[in-house]
Amino acid sequence: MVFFGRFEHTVDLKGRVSIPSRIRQTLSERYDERLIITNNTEECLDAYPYEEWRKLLAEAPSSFRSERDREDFQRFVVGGAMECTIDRQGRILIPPVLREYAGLERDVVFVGATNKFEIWNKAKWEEALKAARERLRKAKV
Amino acid sequence: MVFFGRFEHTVDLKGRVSIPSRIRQTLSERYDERLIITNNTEECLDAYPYEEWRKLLAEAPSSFRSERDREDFQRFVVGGAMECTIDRQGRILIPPVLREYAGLERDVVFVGATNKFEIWNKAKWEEALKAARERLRKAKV
DNA sequence: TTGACACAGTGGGATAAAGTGGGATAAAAG
DNA sequence: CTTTTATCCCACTTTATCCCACTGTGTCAA
Repeated sequence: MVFFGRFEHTVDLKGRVSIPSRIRQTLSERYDERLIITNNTEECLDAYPYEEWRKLLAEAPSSFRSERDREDFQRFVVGGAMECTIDRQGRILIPPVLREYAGLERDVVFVGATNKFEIWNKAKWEEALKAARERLRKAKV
Repeated sequence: MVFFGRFEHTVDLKGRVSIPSRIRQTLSERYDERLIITNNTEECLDAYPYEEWRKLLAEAPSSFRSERDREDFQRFVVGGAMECTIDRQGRILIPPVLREYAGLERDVVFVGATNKFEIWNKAKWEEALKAARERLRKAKV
């Protein structure tokens, strides 16, 4: 397991946000400084170390079952992807289009997810977590 | 059986709590010092020795019946997981996001559960215990 | 019975690290 | 050429971590 854990941070007026230090540590130990950020279908953002992004691009085509799938992936995932660099304070500037897509205004949540991490608007995250919890509880019965 | 028993402790103003010495003993005899703490769907926390956590991650995928299951597990369990180190006083600092999720303010209960142990808000624990007792009694009829 | 000791749990100060805000400069866009 | 946006750097605040100390309980021997 690589990325895990949950961290609450805030986006400042310039659109910058600190990457949690645990995540930065993982990045510097196992990857290089390049970070690719793109849309996730759940109204949040996915952040991939460059190496994981490369793997995703290589493996994705095998799951396409139609030309439509391929096109959707191209437009939504590839088209949404931006490379972000981490500054000396450990922050990234989230590109306006992505910030807007995920509704990142002030309170955001970083969520580790193995080979990537997600960036959520806090309110949206809380809903998603609650929904996930309820589905998991029901599955126990 | 590895972890068992129930222990009542208190969280201090800095969010720290002592690990019961019986549990610490078990940890030092059978595992290493790494402890992974994460969300449990019952509004409490699960604490796994690293080795047990690793097994959980390896075995979980076999129970996924959909991409949704996998995502819920990722977000709820992996996304909630934090590695905590035990300090020289035998305490851990429970990360704020987890403390908040489980409502851990002052009185907490540690409950041994074989390959992991749970950490509960005391009031919630008492309710859960009562509910468990009633279900067990009904099951006899 | 009682005092010495060991150990578990708790509280709090000092220091280090992480996160945040804002001004100054550089680059890009209109 | 002006205005906006991005980048760099400094400074402040908050949080985490380390270390020391106090308290209560149980054990053992005098």
